Amino acid sequence: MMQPNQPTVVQRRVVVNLLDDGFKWSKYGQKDIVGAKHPRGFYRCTHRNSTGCRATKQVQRTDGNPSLFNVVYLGEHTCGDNAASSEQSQDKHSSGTLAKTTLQG
DNA sequence: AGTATTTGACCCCC
DNA sequence: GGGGGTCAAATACT
Repeated sequence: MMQPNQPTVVQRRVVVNLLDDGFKWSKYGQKDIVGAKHPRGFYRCTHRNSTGCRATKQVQRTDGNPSLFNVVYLGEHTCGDNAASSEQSQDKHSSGTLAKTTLQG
């Protein structure tokens, strides 16, 4: 499965960008939010049980722009030197609640 | 075989 | 009671 020619791969590529924007996230749940047009995905740090990173991330599609992903960071990252050490420098300021919009068109 | 991912159910808070 | 959030088990892919 998964042919290297499917458009799904392209979309997945973008999703991975949101999931791997600085840390490693694993999807641990998905719920349909009342009032929202699309379900919300819940992600948690892959090293939550290794580095004690209690940081969680919420990814929800905006109502007006189905191509716009609203990424919200909750909690504090304690694995700032053990998990993904690539682009985290630009997003390590996740202390508390953060709202960020990414993926356009 | 291992890990990551998916769906459902349960729990908590307002 | 409703909504939101988290955990657990099962499944799929590498």
